[in-house]
Amino acid sequence: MTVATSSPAERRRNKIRARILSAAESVFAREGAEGLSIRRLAENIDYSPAAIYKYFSSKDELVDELKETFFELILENVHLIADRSAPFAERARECLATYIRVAADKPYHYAAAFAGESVSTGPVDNEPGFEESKKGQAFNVLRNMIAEGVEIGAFRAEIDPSLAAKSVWASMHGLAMMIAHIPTYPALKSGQPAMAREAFIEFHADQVIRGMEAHHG
Amino acid sequence: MTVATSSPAERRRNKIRARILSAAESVFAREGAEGLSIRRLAENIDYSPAAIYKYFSSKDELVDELKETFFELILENVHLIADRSAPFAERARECLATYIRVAADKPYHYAAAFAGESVSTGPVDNEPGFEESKKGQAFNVLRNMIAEGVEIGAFRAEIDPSLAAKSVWASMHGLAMMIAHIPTYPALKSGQPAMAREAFIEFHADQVIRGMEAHHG
DNA sequence: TTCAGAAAGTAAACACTGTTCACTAACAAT
DNA sequence: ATTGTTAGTGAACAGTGTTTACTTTCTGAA
Repeated sequence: MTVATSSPAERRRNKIRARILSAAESVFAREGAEGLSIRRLAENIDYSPAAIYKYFSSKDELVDELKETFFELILENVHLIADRSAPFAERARECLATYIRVAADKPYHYAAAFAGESVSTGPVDNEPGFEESKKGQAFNVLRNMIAEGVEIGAFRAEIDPSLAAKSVWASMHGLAMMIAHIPTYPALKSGQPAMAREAFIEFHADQVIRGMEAHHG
Repeated sequence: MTVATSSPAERRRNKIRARILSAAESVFAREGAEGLSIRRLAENIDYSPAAIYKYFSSKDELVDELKETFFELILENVHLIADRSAPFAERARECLATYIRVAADKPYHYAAAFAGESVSTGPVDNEPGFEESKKGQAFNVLRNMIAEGVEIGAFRAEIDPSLAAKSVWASMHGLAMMIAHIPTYPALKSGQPAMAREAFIEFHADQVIRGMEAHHG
């Protein structure tokens, strides 16, 4: 895909663009958007600050590209689970848990992906472009999974998959944000934080799915 | 409470402090932390920028005070519902919904209250000081409610109220953040956004509570 | 191969930001 | 009346994102 459409000059340009993004990524992952300054970035790659504006029209645009790439990563990981042939309940729970795990791994990326408002956040919901965006695709994976659950009778029949997907996403988003903003979350007593977090993620995902389950009795 | 402990000079000082906070509040509510600059604030109240530093040691400290006051507001509103003598299920659902409604009313406050990291966020979980903070008190209200639900058999017996409270809070936090960052959330089709939002809040709260419910039969 | 034009890169400046410092003016208490 | 604390200020420091005018470098066509 997109093969021959690259002159030598174009390829050189793309390489430099990638170099900027790569340098930006490593700073951003460690210190977030506030820690990433154009001047620092320029120094890192031995360019003048103004040079960066030949490749990105603004810092926001640059950061937006990092965010999009990050959401691509989330989507990939979730897809890996969603496409597995495992029991529905388990598959669903692991999809949600995976979403959190990737977010927890790059807290600054996750927080930034939702922090910006207006345009920088990217298309939302059924605005034009949402379906094509990585966020939109992630939403669809979730909605389809819920629809499947309703079909096979695991979830309550009256559940609207689109509506429920938003609710479920909000719930997972909440935990992801908590973890992103508070390094020690859920900060249980003083045991191994990593294990406590894993257990908590599983509990939370389980809880969210329980909210949709049908009770045939 | 705190009556006679005020000399004329002290009272004057407190009045000016309050004036600064009030001016800051109105800008912050409309434009958030980024829109609130010390210079703009100083101009609003006819002082030099440096003067503000005689009352607040930093912008963060000033904003922290706005956040704490905001969380006081959330707590008040939630308490109003929690102390009502209504059926448990309804009471629980309305507490959660109220949390969202107050957050939705002051999106910048809500987002900021969780956005800052390290010290500015305030005490978290069982760190010293958490119990006394407004956030800690809100958490306790939630945990007690869940404990009550377990006691009367509405919620599953194996539920740990402290753990579940964190999960429930995360779920509500997620929706609050979504609404705070995306003005049109949940952006259903193109109907009245306010009504769609109200319905969605109820659905979400209901969903979260269902996750804890016991199923006798 | 030459030459016009586009693109790459830069130094310097603009308009901001939070914050600090040295200083003056006012007021409180001895 | 004098001392010392406090309120308040203008100017500066060290940053920020961004723009402008300028030079250099490279590319594509005559």
